[in-house]
Order: sequence, then C-alpha cells, then structure tokens
Amino acid sequence: MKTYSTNEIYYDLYEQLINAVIPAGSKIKPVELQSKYGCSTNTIRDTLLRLSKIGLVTFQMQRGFRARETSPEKRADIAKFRVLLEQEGAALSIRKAGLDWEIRLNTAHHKLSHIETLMTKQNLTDEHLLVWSSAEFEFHDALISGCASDILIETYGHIYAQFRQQFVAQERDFGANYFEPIIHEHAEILQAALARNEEACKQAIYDHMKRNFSIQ
Amino acid sequence: MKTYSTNEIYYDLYEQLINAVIPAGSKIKPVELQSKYGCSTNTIRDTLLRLSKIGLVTFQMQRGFRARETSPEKRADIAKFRVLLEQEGAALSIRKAGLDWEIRLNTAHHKLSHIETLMTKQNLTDEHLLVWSSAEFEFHDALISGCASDILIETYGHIYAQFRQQFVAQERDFGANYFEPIIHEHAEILQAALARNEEACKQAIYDHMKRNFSIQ
DNA sequence: ATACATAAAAATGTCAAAATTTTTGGATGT
DNA sequence: ACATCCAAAAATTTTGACATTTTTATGTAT
Repeated sequence: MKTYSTNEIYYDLYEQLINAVIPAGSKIKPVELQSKYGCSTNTIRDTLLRLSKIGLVTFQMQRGFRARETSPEKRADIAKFRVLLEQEGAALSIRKAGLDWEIRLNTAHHKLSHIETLMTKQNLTDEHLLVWSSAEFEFHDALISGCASDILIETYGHIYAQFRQQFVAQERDFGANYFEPIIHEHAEILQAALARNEEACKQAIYDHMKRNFSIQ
Repeated sequence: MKTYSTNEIYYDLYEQLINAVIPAGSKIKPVELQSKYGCSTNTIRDTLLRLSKIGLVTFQMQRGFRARETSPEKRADIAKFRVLLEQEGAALSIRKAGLDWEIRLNTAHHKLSHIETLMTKQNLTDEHLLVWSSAEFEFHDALISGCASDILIETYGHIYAQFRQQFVAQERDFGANYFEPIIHEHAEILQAALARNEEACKQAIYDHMKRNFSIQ
C-alpha cells in the first residue's frame, strides 16, 4: 500500500478538489481519509486547514470542513472576480514588464497551444484534462507575471483554483469542439499582450471568460 | 490567571498582528505562546494556520510561522491592490445597491466620523486606535457591501487586515493633525457614493490611499 | 401528526508525549 | 580568518488517547 508524505496528502486532496472528485459543497471528514493516507486524523486536519487558505475548503469551528460550495451565482461571481484580477495583472504587465515576460508568456502559450490542438483530435482522458488544466494556469499566470504585484499574483492563484473547482463539474462534456473557441481566445490574449495593447488585451480576457457570467 | 478559549486566542493574536505588537516579519513560536494562553502547542499551531488564511501569518513546512514580512515595496503593493478592490466594490455598489446600502454606509460613516472628530481633540491611547481601526474597516466594508460579490468582500477583508498590519508600525506618530485630512477624505468618499457618482468615488478612494503608494 | 426532550453515536477539538527535522554552537582542518 | 563537519539543543510535526460538542435516533407528551 502506498504511503503518503504530508505534502503528497496536500496535493492529492488539492487535485481531488480541483477536479470535483470531492464534489463542491460536500463534507470532508478526517476520519474517513485517515485510512487512505495512513496517518492520524490530526494530520488530515492540518492539511485541510492549509487548503482552506486558498479557499478550496471552508472551515467552521466545531463544524469541520467542506469542499467550497458552488451555485450558479457563485460561479458567475468567481468568474467576474477572476476577470478583474487578470485584466489588472495583464495591464500592469503590458505597461511595466520587459522582454523576459514576453518570453515567459510566449513559452507558456506554445505549450498550452500544443496541448489544446491535441485535444481537438483525440478522445479525452482525465489525464489529458489534468495536463491541460495545469498548462492553462501556467499561461494565465505568465500573463500577469510581469505585474510586479506579489499580492495580486498570490490572490489570482487562489481564485484560479476556486474557479476550476466551481466549473469543472459543470463542464464534464468536453467535446472536441469545446476547445476550438478557446484556442482562438488564448491566441487573441497572447497577441494583444505582445502588441502591448492594454485595451485589446482586457477585451480578450473578458471575451475568454464571458461564457461563465450567465447565471443558470 | 485568565484562561482563553480558542476563539479568544485567535482574536488576541489577530489584534497583536494588526497592531504590530507582534512585529511584521518576526518568528512566531507556538512553545512561547503556550504558557500565556494555557493550552497545548497544537492548539496554537491550529490557530496560526487559521490566521494564515487571511494572510497575517505566513507558514512554511518544517519552518513554522512568521508574522507576514513588510517592506516599502510590499506596503505600496498592498495599498495599490486595496485600491483596485475597493474601487471595484464601490463602483458595483453604486451601480447595483439599494437604499439599505445607503443607510448602512451612512451609519458606518457617522460612527467613524464621530470617533475621528474626538481623535483630533484628545491624546491618543492604544484603546482609541483600536476603536478607530475597527470603525474605519466597517466604513470601507460598508462601502463595498452592496457589490453583490461575496468573493470580493471576503478578499477585501483579508487585504484590509494585511494593510493595517503593514502600515501600523509606520504610523506610530499619530499627531492630532494626522486625522484632519483623513476626515475630509472619508467625507469625500461618502458624498460621491451617495451621489452615485462612480468616477468621483473611485477618485476619492485613490486620493484617500495615495499617500501610501510611495516607496521609501 | 408535530414538537420537544433525551440518550446514544458520531464527529470534532485538545492535549501531552514521541518522532522528526532544523538550527545552533563548538571543534577541526585548510 | 574561513569554511566544514559534528553533536547538542531547539523547534516543528505527528501520533493516539481523551474531552467536548454536534448530530442522529428514539421515546414522550401535547
């Protein structure tokens, strides 16, 4: 039987939350995870408190832990907030960042674009989605990485994780044609950023996210 | 000797961090707090993990806890980020919120304004500053409270706490004349908000915070 | 039937000790 | 003097037992 280090427990739970293996809103009981990870309940508790920092888990005194709730309103809320942060981060990067930023962004986009092209041609496994999800984050993270605001970057990371958690369960039907428009949107963002066109870039970010605003 | 409940430990540490009784950047060792609070190191650890959620405490595996670091750059960063969130929250409130929001905001301002007027006339104790600090938060929180974005409100709360933590040590010299301009700035924000003037309100928020942008 | 009280069960929180890891301070050699 | 290694001390993490609180199930009265 596999044994887990504390960090492995953290990232295993992280992935389960991001991918709705642990569904949004569901209760998380340390006792039930204890046997899987082969450690004491207290270590699980510790790990869950750390996950609550990034907002994937909510915690209430005497009431324990839950995967963060979701609802149409919450999804729209998190998507709009993500746009706010990403637009600001991108605009600052365009204004301030240097060549190294352009290279980082281009590299991240190249990687993402490669994966996305694959995904229009193949049947999708969970493995594919994990790789895509992480590449997508790296692209958006690279986009804002030149903003020179640690707190914005840190916060964006939390919000992106929550965004994935909230939406992944909704989007289980990734057809091959799901990625067609997204490939285009990412390219638009990249192009506007490299052209140092703030307004176009903000618009491209908005366009990329707007499908997630509607409450239904 | 006073005994502390876990929640009291949390809020006691919270206040100490906010008021730089525990200075920014300093190490926090559970063993040293144990005797003061009359509990096990584990309970302290638990509490510190909870405080790390709002960013007042940083945590590193095997390296324990620290009060979040400060530096001129970090202060400017947090101040600018606070402006971004508060401008957005205020603008959304102006656009969407109803009469109840106006009343909440007005009430909060009245309370704050009363305290601030007092503070121009009296010698300041730590007690005064605590009351003021909490009233100031309530005002800014009320300002964005109509924005209909839970995640923005939640994040703003964390950022406001970090802002206090970062700046309070810098501003130990509250002369009576320290509050004169601030009273005016708060009034400007209130007025623009109630007039439902988005641009004026954003400007007033910027003006209120701009003294904190310079790095020195 | 509904509401309320109560007891049993489950879940959560706290503790002190043991195990692990990091830090400190001194001895050694270059 | 400077760096490296080692052992002792200190700090952090994990554990399993115990205490407390919440939830669930059951019985009673209105």
